[in-house]
Amino acid sequence: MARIKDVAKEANVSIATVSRVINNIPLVNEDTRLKVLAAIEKTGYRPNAVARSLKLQKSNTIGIIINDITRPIMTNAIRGIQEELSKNGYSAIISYTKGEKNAENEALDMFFLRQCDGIILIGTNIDEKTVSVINENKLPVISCLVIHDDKTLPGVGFDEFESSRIVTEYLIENGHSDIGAFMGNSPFHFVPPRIRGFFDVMRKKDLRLNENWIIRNSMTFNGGYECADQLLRLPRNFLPTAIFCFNDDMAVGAIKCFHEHGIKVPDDISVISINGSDFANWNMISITSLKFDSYSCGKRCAEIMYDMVTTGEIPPSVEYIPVHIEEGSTVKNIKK
Amino acid sequence: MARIKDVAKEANVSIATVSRVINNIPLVNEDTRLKVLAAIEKTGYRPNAVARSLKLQKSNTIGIIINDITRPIMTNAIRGIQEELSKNGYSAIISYTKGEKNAENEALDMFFLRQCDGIILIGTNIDEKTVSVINENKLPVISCLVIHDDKTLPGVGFDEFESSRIVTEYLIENGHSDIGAFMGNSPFHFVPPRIRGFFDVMRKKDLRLNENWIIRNSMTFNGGYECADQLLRLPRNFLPTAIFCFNDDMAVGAIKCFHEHGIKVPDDISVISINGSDFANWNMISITSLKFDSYSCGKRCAEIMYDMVTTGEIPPSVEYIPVHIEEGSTVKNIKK
DNA sequence: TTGTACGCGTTATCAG
DNA sequence: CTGATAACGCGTACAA
Repeated sequence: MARIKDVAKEANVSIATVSRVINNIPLVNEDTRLKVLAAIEKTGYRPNAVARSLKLQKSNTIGIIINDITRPIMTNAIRGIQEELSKNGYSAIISYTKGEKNAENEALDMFFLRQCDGIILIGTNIDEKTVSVINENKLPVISCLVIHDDKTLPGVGFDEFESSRIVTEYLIENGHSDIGAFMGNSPFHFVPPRIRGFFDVMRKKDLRLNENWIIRNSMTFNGGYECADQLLRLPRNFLPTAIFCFNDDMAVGAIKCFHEHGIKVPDDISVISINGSDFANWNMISITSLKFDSYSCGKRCAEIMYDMVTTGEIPPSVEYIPVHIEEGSTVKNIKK
Repeated sequence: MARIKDVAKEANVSIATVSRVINNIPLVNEDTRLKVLAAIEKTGYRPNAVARSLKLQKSNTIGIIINDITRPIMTNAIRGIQEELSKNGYSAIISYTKGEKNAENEALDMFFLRQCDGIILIGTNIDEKTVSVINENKLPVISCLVIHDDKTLPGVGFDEFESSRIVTEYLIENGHSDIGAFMGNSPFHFVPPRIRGFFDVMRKKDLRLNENWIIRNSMTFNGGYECADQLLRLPRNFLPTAIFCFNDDMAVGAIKCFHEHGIKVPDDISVISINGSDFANWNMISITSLKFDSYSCGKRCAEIMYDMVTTGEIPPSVEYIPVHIEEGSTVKNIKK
């Protein structure tokens, strides 16, 4: 690989001049500029990013911590981040941590060693200690998709509480009053506000909260399946008319279980979910769900991160992205 | 951030000694070793990976090019790669290229600038020119998931031809002889061998190939849906008894279309697919499909890459990972 | 066993 | 406008 020195020799100038040409510093004669350009072309020279990083104390690299890389919502966010970063000449170093503290710390350590200029957390559940570690190293951080409840961390995501309210109200608008919920039991930041949102609407509308209809389990396909299974132990005439699932996976699992028990969705029971990724539609029936654009969310995160690393300023707290209900065929209007 | 120099001063030794301690070079007195260790502890020193990279001409970084980051099969591979790499102190720089030549070239360029030690292509369709560019830069490359047909590139994947044969034979074993195929029309390396595998078995078993049953479309949910839609323009008594879909997405789309037209799977028509990711089961009915472990595939790729970067040797061509048919409930045994 | 000093490839400061 | 030259932080001959 040709070095700057080789170019200088080729062009009969000093390395300083070559450097000026490369970095578009205007104080250089047009003739010599062209000469240098030709030499660069001839030698096939490409500046060494590592050396540049060392000198500039800046790696143009952003560390990404993600704990579940397999969900479409996450990967779309990564996609948005990476595309936006690369526009500005930044690269993404990715680390999959499964939410394990240990792996998280190793990842952070690695990011510091590699002189990352900032850190993006995707859908992660990082605690205050970890955040303070990052802050000690004076690195900008931003959380993508998950907004920390205390808003202590800058982030781009959606308003969990409000979204949960929207979903619940949507069911009510469709004539439902006997509403159950399959809630996540994971210790994620976003679970509590979703729970509060649901309860908030139910109480304000004076609707009965039946504790048999509120079931917690893991936010997975199997979790949803088990919730439905548990619900179906109730006598058939004691079932709710609609179920609010905390995510797609649960909804799909629940629907499968209902189907196996001969309960028809949405004729016998309606189902709605949050987080509608594309595969909410990749089903024999499309799931009605609250959707948002996680690609844009990632993109916006990367934009803010770019601002942070270039200006050195921390933006004020939190940004919300819009959400909307995308109607599938799993919610029946039972208004008479 | 403390530098090696600070540690040296703190421990009253030279930076050379500190360096030796850090790198576990044995020629150092135990006493001074402890002294240095204490100084490292006290100063909170962490070696600067950028400076080290510059000096050693080695970044401990692997570039990953992926063109579709949203499919579970891909993300599981990434997961395997990243976990394995980080075991050996390597990091993954990821670049999402959508299969666009332009983006690919930019990504490669970036990898060279950043002095990546190797490049892993995930499910990508890179051509010979691109490979030769990589080879010029003397970087080890390996292809993950997709084996190049001419085996010109080292890779870990599965035998497309053989897999396609297995799927077709499975249908035949289940009594099917009127078999259709929804094939991908994408210009991917893996499409032709799958086509050949299907034809190979059909011919050897002397089964009729009905051109109305062989439909090509994009390998997506919509593609599968459209294939089924097209098939259903045939009179009902001219339909095949089974369909071989080239991937899950197509299968799910096809099943949805069949369902909407009142055609029951598997009673009226059987469906099988290749590439069974988990969400083949996240459906009201589980799809019978040929599965393989893309996580291990990624992991194995990373292992080989590690060997390549440490030994400098290129391994002999291609490794196959095992595949198996995972039975769901979309194939009916119609043997009498 | 330890220390000195050079170089990895850049950028930036200062003279000229 | 251009050219030496000193950093950036580290590893390693070579010398002691």
